[in-house]
Amino acid sequence: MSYQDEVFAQRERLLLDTALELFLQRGWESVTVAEVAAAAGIGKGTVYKHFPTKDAIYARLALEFSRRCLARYRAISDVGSPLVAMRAVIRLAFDLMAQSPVEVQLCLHCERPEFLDRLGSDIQSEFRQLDAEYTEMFHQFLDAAVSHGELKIASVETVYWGIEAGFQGVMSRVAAGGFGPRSHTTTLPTYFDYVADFMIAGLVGAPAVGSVPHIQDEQQ
Amino acid sequence: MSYQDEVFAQRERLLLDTALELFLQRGWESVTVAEVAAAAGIGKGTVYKHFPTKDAIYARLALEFSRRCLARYRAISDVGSPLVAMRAVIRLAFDLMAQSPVEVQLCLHCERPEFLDRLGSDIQSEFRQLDAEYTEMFHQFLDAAVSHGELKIASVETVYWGIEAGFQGVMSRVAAGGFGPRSHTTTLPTYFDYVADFMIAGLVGAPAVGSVPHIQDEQQ
DNA sequence: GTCATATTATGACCGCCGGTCACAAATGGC
DNA sequence: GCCATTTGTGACCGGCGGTCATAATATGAC
Repeated sequence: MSYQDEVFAQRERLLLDTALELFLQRGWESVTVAEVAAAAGIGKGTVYKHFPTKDAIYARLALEFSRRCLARYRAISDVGSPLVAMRAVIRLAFDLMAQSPVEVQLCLHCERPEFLDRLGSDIQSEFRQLDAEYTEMFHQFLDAAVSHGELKIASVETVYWGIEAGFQGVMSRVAAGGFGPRSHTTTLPTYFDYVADFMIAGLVGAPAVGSVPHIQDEQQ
Repeated sequence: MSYQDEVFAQRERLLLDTALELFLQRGWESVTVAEVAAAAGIGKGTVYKHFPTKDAIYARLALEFSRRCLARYRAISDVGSPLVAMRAVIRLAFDLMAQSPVEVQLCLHCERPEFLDRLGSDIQSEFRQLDAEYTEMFHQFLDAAVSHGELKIASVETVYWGIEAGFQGVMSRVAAGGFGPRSHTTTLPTYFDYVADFMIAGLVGAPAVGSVPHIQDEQQ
């Protein structure tokens, strides 16, 4: 029984690796379950003994990537002062994304609520859990930076979402395949530095709230 | 001939409106071409006289939304100083997104290069054109802010991408249906204000480059 | 008004894909 | 070695996007 489980687990890994390999070669959208099964030397029906749905394969790969990244962040999150460490984590995140654009695409695909709703509640809670860990990590950074005197902001919440938005924005850009048809005046690494700097600048300059008067939007 | 063209154009509008209506009711993913045709009281084959592909319908709706937004931005872009106007535009953008999350989802869907590649080159260039107009608008804002003395930055390019990332990030969040399962400590409008303020703070505090030392990433 | 011709609309049809399931193959206890 | 049970399989299904021969309709000469 234990041996059988071993074989089963190995086959699951093989399936995931094969799927990711095919996603890299052709776009992940156009790869079919039958192709993955054939490439792994496995019958199509067997795939469904491991994953209830094709979407579940996407979800597993996205979760694994996201967790792998999180581990990397934690490994370096005690470097220097909170703000320095936070910038290092952000910058590392961008580099990791650039190395695996396909997985970033999968993550964005899996984040969508219509996608999540179709998944089993167990996988849903895995996503929620990971999301909570990310949220907590950045909140800890920000709290530490405040108590360290690096940041002088009224509330961490006012800047957290700016960070999150910048993060998501870079994910979108990487997933979209860099700069596409745009002017190639900028390379990906310098783009990363620009955005990372911008995020830090947004933190440091945060009390700017109110320094620029707000125009109230008067649409219907 | 002119009358026939009129009828044809009206039917196209009807198709687009009906499609969007269905996308709102059920998710846009699960709506089929046959359903749209039936809801519009039109044969399925006729749909393909107007649009070569289902994706082309997505593209048209995304383009229309994007253009409609751009017109709104331009209508208010001369309010106050460059930075004030820019914040107003950003804030209006967020509000418009919140009003039409489905269209934001479509925009994100259509931005993906694998999607664009499948489209006709004419529609591709429409997307490129719009993208260029957005880029130009924000560059003009930034240039004006610099020459107005509101911003003291070495190069507009160093902050542009930070703005763009924040923008994309909010699009992702709105498309993802607000805050989903997260703590509802924040409402959408205050979230918008947080991010808009953060972006302005990132601009104002921009010379912060170098103020926080960078940690070089030493992965493989 | 009528009929021949050109144009436009249609839904039966095709290929393909995700997912199922009756059956085949393999495993393991005796 | 034999049977019971578990595990693997690919033919099959429903439904989708997209096509096309044909039906329906508009056009225009007389």
